[in-house]
Amino acid sequence: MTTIREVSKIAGVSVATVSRTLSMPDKVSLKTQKKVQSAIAQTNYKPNILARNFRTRKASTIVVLVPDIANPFFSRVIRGIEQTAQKLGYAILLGDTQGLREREYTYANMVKTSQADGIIQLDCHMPFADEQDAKKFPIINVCDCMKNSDIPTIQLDNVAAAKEITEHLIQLGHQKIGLIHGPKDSVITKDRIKGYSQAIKKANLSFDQSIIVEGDYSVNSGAQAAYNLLKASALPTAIFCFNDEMAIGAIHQIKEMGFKIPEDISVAGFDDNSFAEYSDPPLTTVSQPAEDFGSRAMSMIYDVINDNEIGTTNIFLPYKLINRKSTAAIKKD
Amino acid sequence: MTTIREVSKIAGVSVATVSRTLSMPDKVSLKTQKKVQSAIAQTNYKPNILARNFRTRKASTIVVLVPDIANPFFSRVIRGIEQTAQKLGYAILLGDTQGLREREYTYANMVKTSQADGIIQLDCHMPFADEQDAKKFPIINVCDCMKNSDIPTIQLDNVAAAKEITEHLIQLGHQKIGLIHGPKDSVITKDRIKGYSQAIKKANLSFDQSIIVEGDYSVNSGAQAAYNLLKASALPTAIFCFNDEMAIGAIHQIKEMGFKIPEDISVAGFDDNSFAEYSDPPLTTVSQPAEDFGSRAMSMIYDVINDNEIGTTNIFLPYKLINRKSTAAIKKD
DNA sequence: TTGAAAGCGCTAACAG
DNA sequence: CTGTTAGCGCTTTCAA
Repeated sequence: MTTIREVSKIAGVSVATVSRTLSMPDKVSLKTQKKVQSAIAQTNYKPNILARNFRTRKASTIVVLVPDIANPFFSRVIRGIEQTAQKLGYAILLGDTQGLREREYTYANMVKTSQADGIIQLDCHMPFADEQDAKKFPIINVCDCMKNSDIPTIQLDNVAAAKEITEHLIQLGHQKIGLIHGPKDSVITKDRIKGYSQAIKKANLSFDQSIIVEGDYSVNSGAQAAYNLLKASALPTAIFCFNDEMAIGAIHQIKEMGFKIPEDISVAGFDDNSFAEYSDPPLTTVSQPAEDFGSRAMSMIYDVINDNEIGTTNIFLPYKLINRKSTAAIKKD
Repeated sequence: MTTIREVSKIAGVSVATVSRTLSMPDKVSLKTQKKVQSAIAQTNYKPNILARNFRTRKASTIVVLVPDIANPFFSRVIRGIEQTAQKLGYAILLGDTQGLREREYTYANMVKTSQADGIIQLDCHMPFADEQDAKKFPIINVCDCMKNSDIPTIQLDNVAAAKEITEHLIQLGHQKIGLIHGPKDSVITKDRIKGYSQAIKKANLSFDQSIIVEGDYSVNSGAQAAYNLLKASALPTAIFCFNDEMAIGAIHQIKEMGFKIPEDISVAGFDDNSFAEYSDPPLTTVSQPAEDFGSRAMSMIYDVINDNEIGTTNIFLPYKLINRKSTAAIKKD
């Protein structure tokens, strides 16, 4: 492997000049630059970035902690992160944690060992065993965000969004609105349930725990949850699912059990994934700017890293209710 | 930041001993180990991995080149890569290339600059401008693989799989089988078209270019392609789509235009994604072991890196035809 | 089993 | 504008 030293010898300059030609060419005379460039071309020299990173104490790398890379919503967020990272000269270390704390710690450790400059956490956990570490290392929280932490945050107003979609259902005349929610310990889940409750309460409807079931965001779990919901005694006339995957699973199961959508049961989702529009019937849902989440998160961690200002910033990104055919006014009996 | 030097002073040993305690404890007496461990705990020392990697000339990092991270099939492959990487002590640098050569080169450059030890390429391009580089740097090709290259490969027998699904359609009595294929320059596309042709030819059916259209693997493009197919004069009685996303888009569009599936038109997909089973009707498709692809690819690149044996190995993973309700025997008129 | 010392390839004062 | 030089924090001979 060619090193900077060999290039310097061939070019007849010092290593410092080669280094400068590479990172601050404006401080090197054009004539010298040419000599260096020629030596570089001649030797096919590639700077050892590992050495550079070590020397400059910057890994130029960000760890992204994602609960499940196979979830299309998260993939889109990551795509946004990656695009902005590339523009800013950062690389992305992917940490698929599967929601396991242990793996979060392992990956978060990379920032302690200088392998990464910062962390973007897509889940609502503190990825450090020691909470104090969150103040020492650049970290930002996006999508499913912790409450009451000082970590900068980019998120949706999930309470408001869930409230709005529930109200949409209530306006259509639904009084028994079932819920297929996500994992109970997620802040997103809690917030959306809160928004749902607020709408229910505001409309003087009763909050019925028996038509609220849990899923895991998979299509599969949506179908299973719908089955449980429809087997029970108190049949809902509408079901709000916390993502489109579960909604599509639910729709399948509901039709399977002989109900019509939206005539018998309305179904709403969340995310507006690429299938929502093509589901049968097309899915009423809430769209979120997934790529923007990622892009903003990356910009923010960049600022945190480079200004060392680990402040508390909370950004809310807009959502939009997408009204399609899977929800309709309740049937008059 | 604490360094190895400070730890060594506190423990009253040399830096070499601290280093050994960390990476080859069996070469250090238990008594000394205890002293060192205590000093480490006391100072909250974290070794600078950047320095270690630099010194040992190993980044312990693999670049993964993926055309589109938001494609669930690729996400699954990446999940497989990541899981095995973690077991082997490697981290994953994510390179979402969007199919752009330029971005492939940028990321592939990381292996030239010692930032990564190897490359896993999910697309059928050589990510180096200079073909010779493929012999110099560890690289393996998975999923959509180049032909006639010496790069080790893990793939599906796409010719056979496409042939099998086409024959399934032919056995059901279909004689005019449309195709919604992927991007033309992809080897996967070429192979599947080849398998399709083989089946067509074998059954003495005519190969009709007018019922073969291109999509880009998105749900959207599937719907658009189906529209074009059904607007044309020669209506196919079956359509084979090169992934499930396009199949689901096509199904939507076909129903929209008043045809029944599978009564009027049969539709088959590829991948067996998580929606296939819940589509209406449930999708006949080909399942592939996505996570296995990733896992095997990671194991293979590990071997290549550590043995320096950059040989030509080609592995084929099994597929399986999943027969659901979107395909059926052709209607007798 | 341990320590001393060299040095990985690069950047960044500092001096000229 | 350019060169000299001193390390960054770690691993790894080599010798004890």
